[in-house]
Amino acid sequence: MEKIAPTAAELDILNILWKKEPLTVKEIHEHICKTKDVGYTTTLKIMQKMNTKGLLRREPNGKSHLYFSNYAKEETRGRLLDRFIDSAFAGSASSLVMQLLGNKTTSKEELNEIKQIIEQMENKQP
Amino acid sequence: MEKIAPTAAELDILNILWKKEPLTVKEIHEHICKTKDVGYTTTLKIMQKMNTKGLLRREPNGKSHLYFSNYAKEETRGRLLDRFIDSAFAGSASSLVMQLLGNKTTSKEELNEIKQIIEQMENKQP
DNA sequence: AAATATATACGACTCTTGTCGTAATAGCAA
DNA sequence: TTGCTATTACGACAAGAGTCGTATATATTT
Repeated sequence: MEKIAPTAAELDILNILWKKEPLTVKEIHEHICKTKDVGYTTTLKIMQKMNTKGLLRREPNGKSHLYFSNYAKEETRGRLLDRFIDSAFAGSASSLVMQLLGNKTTSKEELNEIKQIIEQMENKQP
Repeated sequence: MEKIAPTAAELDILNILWKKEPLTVKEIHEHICKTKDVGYTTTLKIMQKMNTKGLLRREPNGKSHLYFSNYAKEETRGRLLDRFIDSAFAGSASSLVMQLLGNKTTSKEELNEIKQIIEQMENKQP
């Protein structure tokens, strides 16, 4: 199979695309440069590479292109998460959760959401 | 402050060191090459760079060196986790947990451990 | 049709990571 | 002391990521 391990810059683009698809390079770049000072051709080039790699596909649209993500958000994130747990948490998912719950930078809102998710799971299979 | 964002190869070394400290390059390398086919000088070089970067420190020990990790496991993992959530999960820790709980590759043992962790937290602050 | 603006294509360059070969050094053994 | 071996030090290299400048092509406007 494939590897599907997008880099940080590629994930910036994918996260935008997963919210609203398809988008042009221009539209993506307008999002990106809100938080990051980067040139238009940089975004373009990365998206072209992602297309070549198979991370994205595209369709002509007038004088520009519309880009679509080629892999579902869950699939990609799942794979990244596996890899991350292996390398950063020596393969222990529960260590990651402990870290997350003890992490001062995780907001209370996030913690509450997480608890709710767990409770829902408990209720589904008691 | 510092960045402290070890790479994959650096984390392989840190994960070994965090279990038992200090260790020599030789000892680390013996662990590493159980799972990865890599030359001795590669491990050495990475550890030397980590020392220069400040990720590790070392002490002379006979004709070799003893290496110590310079940052606590939790601190490093916390920082990596923050960064990972930002880039791979668009900043949403709860999305990560959902992904983790729905992930087919997460073992039942891990899932049970995670549930127990949650339950313990619930009991501490009801 | 020509000029202008917009988008893409392409190539180049820097930095970092991971890799290793080879050289130098230091301790031990004969 | 001389030679052997283990360890470190150093330099080099390929691959990939991210960056951008400039050239080409395409569409729109005048």
